[in-house]
Amino acid sequence: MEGSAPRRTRIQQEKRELILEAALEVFSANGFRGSTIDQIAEAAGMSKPNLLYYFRRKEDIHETLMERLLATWLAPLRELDDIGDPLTELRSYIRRKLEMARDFPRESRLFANEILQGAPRIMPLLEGELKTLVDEKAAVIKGWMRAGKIARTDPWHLIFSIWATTQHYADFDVQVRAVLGPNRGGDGRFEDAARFLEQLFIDGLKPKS
Amino acid sequence: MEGSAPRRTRIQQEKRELILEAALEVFSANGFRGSTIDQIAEAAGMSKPNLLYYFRRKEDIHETLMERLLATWLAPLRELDDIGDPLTELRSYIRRKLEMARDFPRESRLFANEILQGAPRIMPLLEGELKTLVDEKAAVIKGWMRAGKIARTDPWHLIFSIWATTQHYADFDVQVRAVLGPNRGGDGRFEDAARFLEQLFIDGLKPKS
DNA sequence: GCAAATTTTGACCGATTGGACAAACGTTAG
DNA sequence: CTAACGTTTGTCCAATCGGTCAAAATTTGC
Repeated sequence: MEGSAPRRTRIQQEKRELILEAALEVFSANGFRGSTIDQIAEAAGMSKPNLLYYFRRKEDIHETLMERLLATWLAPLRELDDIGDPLTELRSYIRRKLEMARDFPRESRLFANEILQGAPRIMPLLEGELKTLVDEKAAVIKGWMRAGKIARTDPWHLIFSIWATTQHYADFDVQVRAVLGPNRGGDGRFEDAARFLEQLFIDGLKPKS
Repeated sequence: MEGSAPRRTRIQQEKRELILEAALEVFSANGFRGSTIDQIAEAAGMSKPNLLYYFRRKEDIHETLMERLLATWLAPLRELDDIGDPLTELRSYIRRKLEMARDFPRESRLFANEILQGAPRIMPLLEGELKTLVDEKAAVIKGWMRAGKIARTDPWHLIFSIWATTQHYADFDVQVRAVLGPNRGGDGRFEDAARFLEQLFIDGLKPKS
């Protein structure tokens, strides 16, 4: 990827982390164009020129953030294992994805923002790394279907639906909370969602007897 | 809503429509802050001051667009009818929502953008009109469940899942196409999605015998 | 302790932005 | 024809933006 080792000092490492954390907060809330370097600098507790000493361009921050996040974001799907019990594997995949929506909503929104704008900065990753991974896992799921372990469907659209339903609770959080209201929209909403999604996907995928 | 009738000339009506169409294109692709009045003006084929003659502020365009779209956007849910056969009603609701994702992706992305940024401009609508409508339809669905017409689940999360899965094909279109590749990502992807979603939701909601 | 290297800051710059404004242009009714 | 009204444009402005730069402050290696 990069030509040579960056070779950073202790301060550089710390400050870069601080900036990336602040940038995640700001970018995920306002989008790339909607965020200013000043906002990020303030959130990171430093001046704008100081921030620009660590990242020379605004886009560099975004790029670094995206590269890092993609790995953790795809981790749950990577763990989907050919060897385990199909329904158990899918159940824990859905649960992990929902937990990520709950625990890392900013990361989810950052990606959603990027995709919504046409993924100008990560298109190669989608067509490369992501497609490869999904195709691979779709093949695994197809294998389960052929073996009669789960009902037959389209594995790709199954994966899309799991993404859509789980990430919905991060990306559309304000809408979910507004509709559920103060009572049902509290902390319990993720457990309700987990129960619902398990019923929807797992019961729906049990092989027809 | 508004104090008095706007009383517009023919030219005003036409040009306002032109601007709103252009603004939908630009806003949905770049978000509110990412879009400039110049871009909208150019897309509408007029100069910036000319555009500002019809809408005095950038936010007025966005606001008008949102108000108009919300009605059409919620129309499918409004049509969900207490009287019809439950599974048929739900099936056609899902189909209509998916058709909207296919035929009006810009509208979908405009809303997604707004919600992602925390819905600063339409929060009252979410907590008012939208919540009322969803609560009402959730009650209808609950009635069907009590009558044993469909399997028991959480109606609110069922609605969220239908929103999430269908709108995913508009909002995350570039990702869907990138993952499916040139062959399966063509025009047929919506029919594949329709088949999958019908199986997922309708089969999954059939009452347990 | 001190010199070199690193980090931080204030001042500044050109480009872009949303919007104001008056003058020019077009349209229409009497 | 013309006066009143509606429409369009060029010019301008203040604010904000991403980014530069040199000087000051600090840290680090010896």
